[in-house]
Amino acid sequence: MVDSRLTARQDHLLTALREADSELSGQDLHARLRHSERPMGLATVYRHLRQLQQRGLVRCRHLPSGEALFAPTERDDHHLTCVDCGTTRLLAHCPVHAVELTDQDTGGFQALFHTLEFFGLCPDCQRRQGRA
Amino acid sequence: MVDSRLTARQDHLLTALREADSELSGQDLHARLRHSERPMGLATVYRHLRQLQQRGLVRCRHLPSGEALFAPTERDDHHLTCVDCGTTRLLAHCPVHAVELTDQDTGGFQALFHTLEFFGLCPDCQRRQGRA
DNA sequence: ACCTGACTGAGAACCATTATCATCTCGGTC
DNA sequence: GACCGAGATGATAATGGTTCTCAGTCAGGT
Repeated sequence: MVDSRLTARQDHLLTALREADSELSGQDLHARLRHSERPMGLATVYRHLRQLQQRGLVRCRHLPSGEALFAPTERDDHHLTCVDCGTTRLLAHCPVHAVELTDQDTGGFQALFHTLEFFGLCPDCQRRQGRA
Repeated sequence: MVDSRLTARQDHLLTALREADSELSGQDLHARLRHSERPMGLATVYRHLRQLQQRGLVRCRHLPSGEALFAPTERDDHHLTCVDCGTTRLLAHCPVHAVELTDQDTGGFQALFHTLEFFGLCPDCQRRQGRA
């Protein structure tokens, strides 16, 4: 195992993410920290996000638009995303009570986190397509 | 509902995807069709991939590298991906027997497909980090 | 003070994806 | 058969999030 302590900057970033009411993109985080007592360059934000992810402290998911959204792993949220307009809706409760991998599945991998995402068409886009 | 028939080109694309032994990126598909009897421009590949996705015929997932991989939805595969090197490993069997959403969850969305992905550290990267 | 190694960030580079727009295709119509 | 219009197509440019580069900074040890 690598050194398990976080640097001050990493901790700062993780705290910002935990205090946010929702997932944030790398750009969001950069903008948020921009005016804090200790700004953080974009490159550093992404560097630390990856390191936090490798420690299993942060998870990320990708929107259809391509941007990545980050959240602390202890927050076990799942989403339903529209494949047309990209709207995402937070599910009220996790549809899988416990997701576990067998040793045979992991095959030596050290499992850190998972993402479960649903995709569909939102009411607006269904209507719009029905019209077209 | 929109017209449920596929155009010849869309069908061509979907067939290529179904015949592939694994997921393919947009670039992969373009390269594959490049030398077929009927090449398809990159723009058209992406256009049709999105349309197929909106019909629920194709699903896509994003690698940490940012590239999107496409697969037919009837293939119900899940993966374990290394957050460091990006290696992905196909799980032998689905760890969730049935994933269902309640009406309350969907809230008017027309659910099309889902993705369940696991992330961790592969044996090689664990070793490499231990050394570093 | 000096050295070393890790950390940082501005800006450039990268690259998958998307937008543009002129061209092509193919019905239906006269 | 010529014509027309709507949709489909693809070469190319543009976009934009993410990563890379590299010179500057900092901290700790000597």
